Amino acid sequence: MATATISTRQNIRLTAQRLFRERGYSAVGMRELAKEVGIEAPSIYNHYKSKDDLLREICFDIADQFFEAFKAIDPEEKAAGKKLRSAIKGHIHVIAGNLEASSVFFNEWMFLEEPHLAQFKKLRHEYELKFRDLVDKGMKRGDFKTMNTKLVTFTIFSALNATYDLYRTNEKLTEDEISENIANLLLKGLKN
Amino acid sequence: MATATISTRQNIRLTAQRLFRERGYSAVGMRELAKEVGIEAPSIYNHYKSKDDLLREICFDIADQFFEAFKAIDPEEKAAGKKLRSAIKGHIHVIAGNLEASSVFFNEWMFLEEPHLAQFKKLRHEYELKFRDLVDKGMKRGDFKTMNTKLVTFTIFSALNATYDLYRTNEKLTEDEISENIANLLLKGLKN
DNA sequence: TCTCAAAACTAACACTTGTTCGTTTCAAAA
DNA sequence: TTTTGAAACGAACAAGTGTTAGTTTTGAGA
Repeated sequence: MATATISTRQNIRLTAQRLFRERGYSAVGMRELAKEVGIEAPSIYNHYKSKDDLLREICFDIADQFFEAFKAIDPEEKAAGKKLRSAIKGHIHVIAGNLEASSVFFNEWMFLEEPHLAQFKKLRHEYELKFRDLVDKGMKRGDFKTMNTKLVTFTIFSALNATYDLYRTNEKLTEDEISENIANLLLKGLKN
Repeated sequence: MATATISTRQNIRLTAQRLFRERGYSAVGMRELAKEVGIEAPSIYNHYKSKDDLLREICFDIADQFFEAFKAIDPEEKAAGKKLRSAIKGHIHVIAGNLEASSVFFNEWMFLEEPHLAQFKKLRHEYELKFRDLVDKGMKRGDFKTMNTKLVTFTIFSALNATYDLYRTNEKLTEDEISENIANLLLKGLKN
């Protein structure tokens, strides 16, 4: 029986993710976080430089995962529909595997302090451009109907990024069910 | 020239909407809010009972507007597509007319205190059911393809509710452009 | 001009915020 | 058994939290 002993650092991280998601970054105090972990507030500083440092680790870890998922898309695939479907599935897969952290990523990033805030926005924009490029190429190839690219990409992200709180209320849905349904709906909407 | 003189109460409300949206409810202090209005913090309490009271007014005002918009849908219309399109347009219209307040509605409602928090959730659920019913009827009529109703409704809301920050980055888009595009995309995706 | 209520003010309370300091505890390496 | 560095601790700081009490200012109606 492999009893996974969790380090205090991991414990802090996981608890922070949960609390930040449940109550919001600025509403969660270091004392409350510490209490939930089972230590005193100052002890947290043996593992993290600051509250912001904690938020930063959470947000940038998720950012990395999104980029990694995108890299896994087959570069040989030409059909825009299949390519976008793959990107959508990868994106949702990251969310599904990090429900709490991704919720923090989406809703609490604004509390990042400079210079990390600017860095975060840049990464986010880069990632959005990758999707927009997929949509754009699909339209130029004639696979997708020609529409306002920015607006379409925005709508796709809106649908994908909200999936994290789909698990909370609808536990019965599996990741595949969710991503299949959403991908089908969006791709059919895009089709030429 | 009708120089619209704004009451202090309105001023507080509008400033609160802006600050709550920009920085988050719990990160905005009463002193900061007061300063932005041009008064001292205790003076706010001549107009609002508490910070929560302010949030409550903002959130429930938007809730009312969503319900009002829904009422305006032609009850004689039978085609599910047209009906849903009308609901989508009404929903987006409320957001477009209340960019800051609706952002607070979507992102800060969790800070409402009981019993208003429970009341808010109830209203929100009722409203979601109205949309879900539209989707459901459309499927049963054969206008829409049969899919997981909850999931589909959720996806629609995700797309609609994110429009508030579409204006921030893409000022050139008009409300009609936005709602037409999103409605077209979603309705085509739903079609049988 | 006087009145009176609405709305502004200053001062303060009780508590919480993130964080630092200096010390003690602890567990593994020597 | 001694050493050593990591990690825990209690106490404290300076600043900020929402809010109340009591007082003064303000401006419209009588």
